[in-house]
Amino acid sequence: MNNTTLKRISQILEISISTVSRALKNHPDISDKTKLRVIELANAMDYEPNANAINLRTSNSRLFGLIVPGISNFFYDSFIASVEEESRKNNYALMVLQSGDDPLMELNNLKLCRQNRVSGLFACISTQTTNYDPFLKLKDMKTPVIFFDKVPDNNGFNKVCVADTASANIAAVTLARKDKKKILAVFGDERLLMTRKRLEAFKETSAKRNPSATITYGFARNSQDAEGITSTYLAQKVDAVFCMSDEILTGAMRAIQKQHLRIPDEIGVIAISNGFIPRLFYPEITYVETSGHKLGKLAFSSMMACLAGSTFIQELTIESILVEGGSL
Amino acid sequence: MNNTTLKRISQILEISISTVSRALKNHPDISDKTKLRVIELANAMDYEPNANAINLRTSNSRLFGLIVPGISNFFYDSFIASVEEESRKNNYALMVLQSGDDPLMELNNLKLCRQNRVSGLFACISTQTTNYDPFLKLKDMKTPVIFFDKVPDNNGFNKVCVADTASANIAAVTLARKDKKKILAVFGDERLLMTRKRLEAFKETSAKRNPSATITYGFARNSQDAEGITSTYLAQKVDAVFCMSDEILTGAMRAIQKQHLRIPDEIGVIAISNGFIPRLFYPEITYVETSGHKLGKLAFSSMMACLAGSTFIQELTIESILVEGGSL
DNA sequence: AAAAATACCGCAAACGTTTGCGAAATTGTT
DNA sequence: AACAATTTCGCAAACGTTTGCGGTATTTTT
Repeated sequence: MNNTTLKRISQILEISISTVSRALKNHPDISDKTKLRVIELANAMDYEPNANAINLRTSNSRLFGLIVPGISNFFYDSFIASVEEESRKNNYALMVLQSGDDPLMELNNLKLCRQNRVSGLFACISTQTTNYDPFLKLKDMKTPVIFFDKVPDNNGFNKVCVADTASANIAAVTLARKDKKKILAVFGDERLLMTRKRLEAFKETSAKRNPSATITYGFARNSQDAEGITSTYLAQKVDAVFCMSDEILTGAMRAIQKQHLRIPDEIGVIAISNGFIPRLFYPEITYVETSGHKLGKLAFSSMMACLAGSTFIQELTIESILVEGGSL
Repeated sequence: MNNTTLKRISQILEISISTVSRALKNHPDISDKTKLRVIELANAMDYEPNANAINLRTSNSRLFGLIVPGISNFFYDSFIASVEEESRKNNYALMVLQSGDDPLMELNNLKLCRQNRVSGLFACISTQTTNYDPFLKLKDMKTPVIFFDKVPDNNGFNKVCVADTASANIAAVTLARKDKKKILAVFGDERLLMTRKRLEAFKETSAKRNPSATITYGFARNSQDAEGITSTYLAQKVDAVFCMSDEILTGAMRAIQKQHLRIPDEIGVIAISNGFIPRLFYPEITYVETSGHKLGKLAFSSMMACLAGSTFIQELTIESILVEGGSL
């Protein structure tokens, strides 16, 4: 522990603690002469204010909590990176907690956040979370909670999401535009609101804009699943495959490569992705961008708005854009 | 902020603060009857101890700091995930800070760690860090510092690393075993100790075990660089390409796919990697494993040893194993 | 030169805990 | 019934800050 405190400095300089405190904060009550003496000694003694004492006294931790299923993830890592960067720029620290997609762990993490009196919480709920009371408790304590990506169904929460509907629409429209008629569409876990939204939009838009197409739907809980599903349906002469997420895409690509299908001649590929995986291949995979980075910035600004006193509950989304690779 | 405190509970129950405190800690001095009353009320009032007050009083923050160039990274994300998991299991929280590979930001982050009185620090230094005094200050304050991945040259620090020498050796030996004679070896930033170690080992072992091979060396500062370098040298009929890291590998793979070279028939590929990227392709890329996950666990146990009082300075490495894909 | 204004600084309480020590109440021992 | 031992609890200080308020010096005003 750092042993130099205000008290120590005050004793050496034979002045009061309050004077030292004020001198270091450039308070007008203190003369330039003493300010100088204090600052000099403080530097020499490597003084660092004790954040815990400050937080206790001011009840402002300048610490954000962030709960996420897992850090090591195509999307979340860049989201976290973005939030961390913004936090740091605004003099906040970030406490990152993983739930492992386990509601119990999520509860534990929430408790930790409360104990640390976080100034705000960024939360991505687990697949099976249904009870939002613990989150409400935080809100009752005037601690803003910004949900991101995987968010509660109900209203009354601040949420930031990728535009599920819009991005699925774009994908469907693009497939229609490229005249794909036999499509395999692979989605994620159906329990997720995100999945249901993307599925519904994709279906609806395809029906409208690509009525003559026959679409096969698959649901995968992970990358392996996706590979299996893709392998199976690839046999029956598919035009193109749509992947709802990066995780799905990795599985689908493995299947495609295994069967030595040439992209885009023999099969087209389109995904919803943050762009990292698509660029790993040649031709690059065409994707509808969902940037974790952008989402992070949005979440952060939403947090700042809340902290500034806005009680307006909003559900924000980032716009989706099509990034054309050569895979369609 | 959570408004229920020990004082509040004590007032309602008309007992002293100390009794409440002890009751909640199951202290033997307190009767079962009062314990019950206290615990019940505490639960009803959603009491959560104020971590700041506890830290202040006990000067033990149960918070680790982690400084890393960037979270969004092939390797670091899994390292962080691993450290976070272990920390949580041991009732520590983790404060994650990005330096952006900028020494100045690194300093700022260090300051934050000191202000928050972290119980320990995991640090991956920036490429250009040469002054380790700020880290020494932490050590002087009896705060353990565990360097990981990118570590200082000098001795006297606790370090955990992937086995640079061993992994490069394995790669070189494997290339020899597969009888590759015209090799392109792409490395990263030469300023990094890691790069120099891998380079040296690769050179030396290749000379011994594969003396008849001609090896071209390339140095890339990023993925794009790697793609460029690979493209250039691919023209002159190369047997195989060795990639020092995942970042290099992604660039190299783009070049290879662009030129429509078939792996492994027309070109062999081997990399040092944590395994995620290699498995994205088919055939899967053969790689020498450097697991961020394992390294995280090692770093954590090293931290725990330090906290338990071990003053023994050690430089640990995780073993390297060859994971054969079909790319050689 | 007295009064008023200003510059500079210290006192003390408060934030929410933990913990050594002592005290009162209860029980057990002869 | 007197004493000792035990159970159960409260007092108060401490951790390192911040901050309202009041108090001396010093300077300015009249």
